Amino acid sequence: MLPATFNQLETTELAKFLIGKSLFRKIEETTYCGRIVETEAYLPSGDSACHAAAKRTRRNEVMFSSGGVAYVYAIHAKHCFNVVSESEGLGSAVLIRAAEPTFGIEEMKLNRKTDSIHNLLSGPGKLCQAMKIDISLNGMHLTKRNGVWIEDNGSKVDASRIKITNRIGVTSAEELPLRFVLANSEFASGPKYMR
DNA sequence: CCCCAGATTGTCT
DNA sequence: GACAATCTGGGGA
Repeated sequence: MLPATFNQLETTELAKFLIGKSLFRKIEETTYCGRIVETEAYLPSGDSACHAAAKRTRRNEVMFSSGGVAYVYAIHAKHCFNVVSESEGLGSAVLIRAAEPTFGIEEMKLNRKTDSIHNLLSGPGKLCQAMKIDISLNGMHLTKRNGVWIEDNGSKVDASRIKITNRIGVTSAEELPLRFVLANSEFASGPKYMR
């Protein structure tokens, strides 16, 4: 499991820290797993693209929790999965955008209605559909092997292998270089986006 | 209620 | 590369 202190990292540090970690999801005796290859940081201040930037609402409430819980929201009729960062009351999170499928691959293919391993977890909405992540997981703690959690498999990703680009899809807000991608990963979102 | 933007994706040219 | 489908939450009346 991740150390209990991982949630105390600053948001951009957490976004980089999560690259290479394993995201697990267990539902109805099926376990899914993917190695995270792409994240984005949404900062607690000075970031108009962050859902928590304006004020606390029913949707963004869990973003103000102490870090280490799931923030799941729906957009464009799809779900997105985030890890809440920093300390209580700030309002920030890291969006998990893509992962390399490592376990439960056949079930993910069924959930995504595709045979392509490159089309299972290569986008925030795809990842949630493949792993059956929905709003019911909002607010769940990620440090217990229960429903959804994150583990460190021990293989450390060197900072030099993480590529930084602008965030994707942020339209009516300031664009910032807060997207982190495992360099040259064939499992990142795209292929039109830089890897 | 009603309106509409949006941290997306699939399809078509 | 362009564009429409899809739907929930937030804000205004």
